[in-house]
Amino acid sequence: MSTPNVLDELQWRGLIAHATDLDALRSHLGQGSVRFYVGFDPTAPSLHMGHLVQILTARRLQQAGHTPYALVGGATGMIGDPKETGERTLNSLDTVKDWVEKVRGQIEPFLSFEGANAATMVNNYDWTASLSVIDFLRDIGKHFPVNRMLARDVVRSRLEAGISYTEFSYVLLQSLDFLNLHRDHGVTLQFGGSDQWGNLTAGVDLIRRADGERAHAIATPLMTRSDGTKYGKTEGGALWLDPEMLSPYAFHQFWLNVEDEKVGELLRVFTFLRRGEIADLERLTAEEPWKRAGQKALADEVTTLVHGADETEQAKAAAAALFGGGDLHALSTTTLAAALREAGAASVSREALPSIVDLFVEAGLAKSKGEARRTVSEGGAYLNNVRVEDPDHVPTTDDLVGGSWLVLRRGKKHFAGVEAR
RNA sequence: GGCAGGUUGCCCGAGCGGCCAAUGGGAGCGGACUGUAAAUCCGUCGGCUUUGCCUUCGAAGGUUCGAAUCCUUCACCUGCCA
Repeated sequence: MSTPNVLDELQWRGLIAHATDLDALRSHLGQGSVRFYVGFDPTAPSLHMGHLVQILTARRLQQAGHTPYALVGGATGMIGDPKETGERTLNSLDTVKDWVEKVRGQIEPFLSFEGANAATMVNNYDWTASLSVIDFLRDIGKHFPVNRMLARDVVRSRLEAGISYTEFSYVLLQSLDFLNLHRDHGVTLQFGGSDQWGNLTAGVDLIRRADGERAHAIATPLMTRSDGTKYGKTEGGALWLDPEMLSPYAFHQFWLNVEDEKVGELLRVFTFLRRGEIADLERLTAEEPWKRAGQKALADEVTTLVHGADETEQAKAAAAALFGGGDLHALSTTTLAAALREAGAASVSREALPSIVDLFVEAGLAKSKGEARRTVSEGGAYLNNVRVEDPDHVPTTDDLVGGSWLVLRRGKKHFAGVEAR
């Protein structure tokens, strides 16, 4: 799907929070396949929702005929991008190398490595590790006025609390990446999250100062809830893309629970549905919000992109079984067991079934017995969809659904299963 | 280097010898209302073998029947002076 100008598409999807020069960029993108890059620092063993915006944006640009360079920050990950809350803890080389491989593996499925505009994976460790300090300070450092570096928002916010020279220098490395990719591969566009804007423009400046050439930058917006707080948090933490860190079921549930006001925006950013389809879904969400057509489409689309169609079907089936409101005993054992494994399951001995409080802790629905006890006293604890009011209640083998399962629920929407063996 | 002030539970922030596991706000969690939404209201919010016990108020010592609260030393932060 080659659009006349992909920039219009990105703007319509709300993906451009800042850009260096929109008119110049538009004509640049209209003149053929532009080589662009986007970087990911390995700061955790998995990428999350925020990175997904970048990955999908890269895919959109590639689909429009442009050529992606996906960069993993083997070098920048060793240094750490300054953040407002404080100094980062340095990770060991082994850790960073491990995470680089994981991150790389998460990006690759989204891009095409074949054809005229095949994607390329690069690692900035390759050109940074052997760089001499003298060369770095003379060739790169000379182009960075410290007074300008001090004026950046992130740096300024850290001057009181303190910032190490290490983090202060981060922007030089990222700018060097852009310069190198520009020189060696003809890359002329970098994009990243809006919190990266300073780093993006620094790279554009460096290319101009060092080589006298023009480059472009785009910043995508930070995803926020309607109350302004950051998106992408679940009970367990970030919205990780790694199924080991966040089950496809939990991932699917996150999107399904998105607020009505945000459905349209999220559909534009996180799916490849076309304008007409999104317009229909927005209309349905406004007219019949209780049907949550937008949320369902969003959850299915994004989960399929990240985890595949099979996992999506299983997540949906699990949700249907658990939230169906029907009699649990009416479900087939296979369906029930699959649903509970999706939601999270533990196993106990059927010889001595633990009390409801212990079961909640065992199944991960409560962090401590105190919390489990509290949940019971608050009326938020359910066994097989029946509220339990006695924290010392001990289920019997008669309670086992399908012969071996106990269905636990906390509050309205947190399910877990316990298998009695 | 000198003087003054600070360091409290996930975050912000009270407390200034016993009634303190520690006021209040935010986040989180549960309930009501709903649509597995938002808003609102109510409750809850260190751990445990839970009418009690244990571990917390920057760190380590000390005074006292008893300390988050007093004293000493150390670490870090802030302000004023040099």
